[in-house]
Amino acid sequence: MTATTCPNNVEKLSNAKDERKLRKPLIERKRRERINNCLDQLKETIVGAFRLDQSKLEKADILEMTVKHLQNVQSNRLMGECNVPLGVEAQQRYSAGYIQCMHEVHNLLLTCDWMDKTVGARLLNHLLKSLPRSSEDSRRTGPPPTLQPSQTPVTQTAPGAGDALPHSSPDRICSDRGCKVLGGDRGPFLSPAANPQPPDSSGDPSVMDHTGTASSDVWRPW
DNA sequence: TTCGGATCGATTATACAAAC
DNA sequence: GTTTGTATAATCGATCCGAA
Repeated sequence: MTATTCPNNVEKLSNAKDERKLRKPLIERKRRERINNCLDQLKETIVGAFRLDQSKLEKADILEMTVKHLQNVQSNRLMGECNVPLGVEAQQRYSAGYIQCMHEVHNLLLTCDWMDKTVGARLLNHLLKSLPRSSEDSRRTGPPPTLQPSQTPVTQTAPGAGDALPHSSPDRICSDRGCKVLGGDRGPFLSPAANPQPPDSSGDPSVMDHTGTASSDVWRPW
């Protein structure tokens, strides 16, 4: 290396460094674009699977829902191996929606001071008797209980309904709210005091049971 | 071992919505 | 209208890792 070439080399070196310096933001931006593109693809998949409002999903939600979705896929695959008929899940989903409607009716009745409590109890009893139940539940638990006018129906869980759903079905997540899972909040219509059942010990603690009772993770609406 | 590209983590800037 | 909180993008230094 000669004294005359040295400055050129230094210049080339610094140019190369400068070039890298200039290129780095672009590379970094490309990288972020790749990440965001993949997140968008995931979002489309998740929105389709959970039928959620696309505009209300942030990146962390997308990742969370993706994890849930993959867990669902895995569990569904396992259920398929156990020869669970496909109609069962649809039946369970219907039951879950029915129960949620019952709770809504009950909440409405609570706000109607002018309503005769006997009439309200009769209505809820009727709904309870008409509760769609799987044949397996019927065999196991017998007929649904009858409410007395003085009882608070919402504290009662429909028989067989607590385990009526697979713990991580995408449709159930969708029907529960159109909401997402996060720790700390409470379900849409039941307070812990109003629903003193023990937490579901048989399944995934991160999934809420159909009554809206949260275990560790809770669906929050938005 | 050195170099260069890729990636990560921390920090800052910006935009936006909700609460007041 | 202002403040506050949150999400996202951008930037930058540090680190990792494969190729020469």
